[in-house]
Amino acid sequence: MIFSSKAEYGVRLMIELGRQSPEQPTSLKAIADAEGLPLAYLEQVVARLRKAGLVMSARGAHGGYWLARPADDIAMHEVVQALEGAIAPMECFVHDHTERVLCSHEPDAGRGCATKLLWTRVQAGIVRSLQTTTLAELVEFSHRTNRVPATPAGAQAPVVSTTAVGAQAPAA
Amino acid sequence: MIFSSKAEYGVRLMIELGRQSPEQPTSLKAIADAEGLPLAYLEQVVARLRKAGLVMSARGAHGGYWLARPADDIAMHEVVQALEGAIAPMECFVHDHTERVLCSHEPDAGRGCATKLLWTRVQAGIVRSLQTTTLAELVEFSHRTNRVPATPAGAQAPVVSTTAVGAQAPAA
DNA sequence: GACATAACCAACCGCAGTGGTAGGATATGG
DNA sequence: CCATATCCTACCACTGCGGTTGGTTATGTC
Repeated sequence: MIFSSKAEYGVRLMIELGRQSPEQPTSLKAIADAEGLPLAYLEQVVARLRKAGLVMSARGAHGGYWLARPADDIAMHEVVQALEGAIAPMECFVHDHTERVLCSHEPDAGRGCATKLLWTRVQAGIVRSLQTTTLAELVEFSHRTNRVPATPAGAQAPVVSTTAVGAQAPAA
Repeated sequence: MIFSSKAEYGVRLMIELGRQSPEQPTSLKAIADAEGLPLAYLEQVVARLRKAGLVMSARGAHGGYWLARPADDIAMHEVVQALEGAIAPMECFVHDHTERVLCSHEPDAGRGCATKLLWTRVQAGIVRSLQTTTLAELVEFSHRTNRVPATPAGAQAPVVSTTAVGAQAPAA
């Protein structure tokens, strides 16, 4: 797995906040109830978003959270990074020195180590996809799809899921 | 961390095999010594590559491993998938049904869930970067950067990368 | 001022996966 | 027969993840 549930919960939380008007704060409990997530755990998640300056908060009765900036000014890269830390495909990307034999990568950005060239490309692919998606986009998407369709949505689209990427090698 | 050390070790192993001539098999021990990796653990790693049909093997004395196909015909996506399993940004991508409350994603390829839209894009970014990189590219890269001066004249290099491999075999 | 609400904070804990070891069984060349 | 080397299974210490517990502060309302 690439991202932990912190990212899933945190992104959902941000989308929820994006759906609300920024005038009045939304309590965590409301979000936890709406999404069916454990409140106490959400507290830890939202703490990361707050420390990253992505949401603001008000304590006390009728307190809660709201977006620090308009949703179309928030790239998902910021959100995911606040929740998961820096995007590192491989161990040596986070401690790129002082590491044991696992990694002989030199801190020269891909030169000198063929595997680091690969991981650098992977990282770039991830970051680009996260940079080019804004929170507003996801909020707008959730508006379209969350309205209960009275019309019978054509259940099976011709474009089938891409979730199974290729064939699974490890069989029996 | 996105990828575990299995991926790092496995990719290095594949690069090593790509550097060798495919006529004669290379023993795991030679690779383990060259890269400074635990032999017993490498066995588990290479087993995955073998089961995926990426390398072939010969048992017994003078046995070893070699690439099943030419290096320019092996996309790194195949290698990484054999080592790490399917690329799944989020839990629900691997068990996209029968899952608990964590994920309310419906199996409809991104429709109905804004977060899944995001994860699908991330997955696509990763897969694209892995698909467009071939093993031959990494092998060629390692040739350029790992080129050890054939003349031992100025052989005073203090800490030459531990990835200095094949050139270190005049003893045989 | 009491009280409910709700953000904030710091431990703690079970569980599963990672990284690696141990010890062998099997096949092959000399 | 023996050294080499693949192949296979079980085992284990450690870490991080997902989550809970139990508070403390701060703030609106009655």
